[in-house]
Amino acid sequence: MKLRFHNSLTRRVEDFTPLDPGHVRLYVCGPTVYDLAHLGNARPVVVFDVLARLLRRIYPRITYVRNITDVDDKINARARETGEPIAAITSRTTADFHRDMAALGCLPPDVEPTATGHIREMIALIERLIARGHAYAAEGHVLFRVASFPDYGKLSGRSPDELLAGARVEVAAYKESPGDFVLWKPSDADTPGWDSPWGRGRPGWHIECSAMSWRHLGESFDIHGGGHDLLFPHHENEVAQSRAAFGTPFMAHTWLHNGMLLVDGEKMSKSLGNFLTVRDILARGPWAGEAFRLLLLRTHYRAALDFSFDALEECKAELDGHYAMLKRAPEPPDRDSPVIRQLVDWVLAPLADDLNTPLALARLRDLRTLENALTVGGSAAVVLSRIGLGAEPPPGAAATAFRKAAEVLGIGQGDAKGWLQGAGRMHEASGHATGTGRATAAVAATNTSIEAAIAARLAARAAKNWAEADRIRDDLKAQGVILEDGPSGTSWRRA
RNA sequence: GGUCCGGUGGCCGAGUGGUCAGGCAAGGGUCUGCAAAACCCUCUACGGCGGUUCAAUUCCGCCCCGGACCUCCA
Repeated sequence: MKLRFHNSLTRRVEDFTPLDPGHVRLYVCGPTVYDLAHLGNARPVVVFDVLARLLRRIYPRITYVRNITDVDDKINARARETGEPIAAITSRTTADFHRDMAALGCLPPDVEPTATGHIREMIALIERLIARGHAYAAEGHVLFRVASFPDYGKLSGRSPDELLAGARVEVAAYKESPGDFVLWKPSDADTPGWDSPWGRGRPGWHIECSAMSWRHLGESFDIHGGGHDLLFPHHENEVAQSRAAFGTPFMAHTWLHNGMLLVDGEKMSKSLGNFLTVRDILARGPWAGEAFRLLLLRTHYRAALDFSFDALEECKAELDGHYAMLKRAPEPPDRDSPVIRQLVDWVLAPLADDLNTPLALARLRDLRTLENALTVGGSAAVVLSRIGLGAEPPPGAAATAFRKAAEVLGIGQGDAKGWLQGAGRMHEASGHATGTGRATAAVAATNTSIEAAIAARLAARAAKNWAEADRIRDDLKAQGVILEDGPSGTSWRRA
């Protein structure tokens, strides 16, 4: 499987060739831990989780590094506002982040370095930059000398002149040039600081990623990912720091940037205050994490994505349909047959083309249609021709392929019956106003009371007492429980 | 103002120089005691104006609209 990616550095889609075919190295900018993750923060985590899963499938070894930024002026500000100790804020927020991302089906990265754990590497890097003439100390600060690095602006497609013209902040007097950015800054007694050759201080924002990627991936590596809003200045500055320090032709070979998540057409961001947290989504019910993951993946990662709760509900309904198919599909005669492998490859092929998750998801739906046609009845001809299969696979084969392919996307891996009958839903949903009525409905009916009602309805049906049978079904429906009569009896699921 | 990315049917969303995306919604049908589910059918779009071409939604130019970035940001 040959991968292609849109490389921000060249602004083109390129074939991906690992620097070391035996070991692919990936770095993604992680969160600054001062507050709960919002929906926009979740997008790169999910997108690059899929990328990491895909890479793992193809290459013998990958190292996925995603940092935790636990020293930052926003954290300091939060501590001053609330009085909570900094260490408490960062450790709690990190734990919250881990739980939220796990709820979205994201696997942990291979290495999750913290900025505070890499102060020594940052200082070493800064000393190296000073020694090479790429940085200078002034009034307790150390600044990167942008003029010393001719390629500055190459990643973000800007010329240094434009950047100066566009600078809209006050220029500090100690800067040689307005575009120079901080590598190290002094800390007062009330601010976290570390001893350094330039006095007690703390790192600037960009240096940590250069230090941590260097430590864990080397001077140059394969892929660097992050939100598109990090392209400038964060990634531009990372490149300048790393390349100037090591004299390398590139920092990361391929730069991937995900598009922004919007709400009402505007970027969701903490500074705008228009954000929903991942917690807000998860509070909708145990289905919400996976539904939100699907929502993120059904838009191509580089495009803007306008979030809405209607779209979230639509994703929930889609997953209901997937799990319903998985629930009724039989075991195939051979779980690793050539046709199953062919179906899996067919679904995943679009991912090789710049991570085209929407097309892969469409093909997953085709697998569902195919399985339904073979197990429930219907014509598989249209889907078979789309896939390029000459003969019908045995029942269960498409469902098995569905599970295997969906694993790379991180969806459809749950227990089908558990999903449909909402195991754990009451507990998860209680205490939250969901606005959908689902939580209340779930509280009203327990699994045993549902089974009892179904038995009563079955008796009524046997006696051809349709009025009573329908009354029971309507009663359950009012409680959010939907009955489905089939050849093998009556099954139920929660709406 | 500068740089960049987009505009696809009621909605979401792939893709392509000429034959199908797909989903949701809607309408019709098969099945069913009635439903639900599943399956079948219907709904044929590519912002505007030029250009290239036998042929443009797809390539080129201009314009309009939306979004991102321009030293807080995923």
